Amino acid sequence: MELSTYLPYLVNRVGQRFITDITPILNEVGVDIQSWRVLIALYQRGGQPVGALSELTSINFSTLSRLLDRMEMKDLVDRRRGSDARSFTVELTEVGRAVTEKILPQANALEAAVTANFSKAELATLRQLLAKLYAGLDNDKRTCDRMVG
Amino acid sequence: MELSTYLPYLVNRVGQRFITDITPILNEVGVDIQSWRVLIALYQRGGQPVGALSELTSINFSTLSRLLDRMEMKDLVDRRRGSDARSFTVELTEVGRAVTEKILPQANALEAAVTANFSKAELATLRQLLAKLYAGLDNDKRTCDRMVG
DNA sequence: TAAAGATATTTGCAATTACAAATAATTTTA
DNA sequence: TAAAATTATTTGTAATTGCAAATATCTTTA
Repeated sequence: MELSTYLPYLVNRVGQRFITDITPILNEVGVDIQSWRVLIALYQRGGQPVGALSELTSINFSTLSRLLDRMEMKDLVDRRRGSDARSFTVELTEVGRAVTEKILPQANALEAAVTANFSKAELATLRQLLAKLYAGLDNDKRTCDRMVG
Repeated sequence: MELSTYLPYLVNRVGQRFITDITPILNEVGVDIQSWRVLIALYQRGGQPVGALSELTSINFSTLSRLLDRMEMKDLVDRRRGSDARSFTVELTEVGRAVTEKILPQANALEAAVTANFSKAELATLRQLLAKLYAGLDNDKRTCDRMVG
């Protein structure tokens, strides 16, 4: 195994760099990276129960619960009881939507800059392969669960 | 912008899943994900000053400094002064090497399982595109630095 | 060659994080 | 239909995190 071809290494490095690059943009409006993940997820997919939002953002359950407390205090989101009274539906507030729409063009510009020397085909391939990789991880997870359970 | 095609989203999701999947393997030998990053980096690249190791693992400087304290207490690594007395060279101990070699086959098996339905060509393409993406982020970073500085 | 400036790393501190246990509400089972 | 099992979320707690300031060592400059 060579470090520079090890997929978790390659992915982590790119992921961390995305964070480093977007952070100053987020700081300008007083938002952190985790909150940003929640904001785009809700903006794109609409109100979600906490569990679904955790899945969607890859943020740990209890971490998310407390993150939502903070976001609620800043009036970025609100929680309202769902039809099933165990679950809450988390939604963007007006403020949350406005903040998201303020960040979004800059985030898009960043992605455009980063992928400037990618062809359309390359970009499509990259996205497709990342999705396939995720699916493979999913299979693997199920395999593990079967072995344990 | 659609969430499921947003690169930071795709990358973060895969990265988090890698962490989730390797964690139980690491727990068996009492190692956490950040320590594992340090272990493979040192195993593959040999002794490094803290700064270079931070770059190599994408772990924040001060976080790494304290992580190394803990790893040193567990006798996984040691720090010795470099030729330049400001810097320390961090190296694997015998124990560190042994632990790494214990984890490595399982990590390899995991990667093999995850990429089972990738062709050789697809894998090569994925690695190459991730490297190219990182390079793009690098360019972008330099652009930002220029704008600020 | 002493002072000023750079470089490498550590530490103070306040905040975030994740595991596991607790709470709250619903569904199943006997 | 009451007890047991399941599902959704929160909270206790101890540990990790990252920013900014501090320390410690070199390097340059006047």
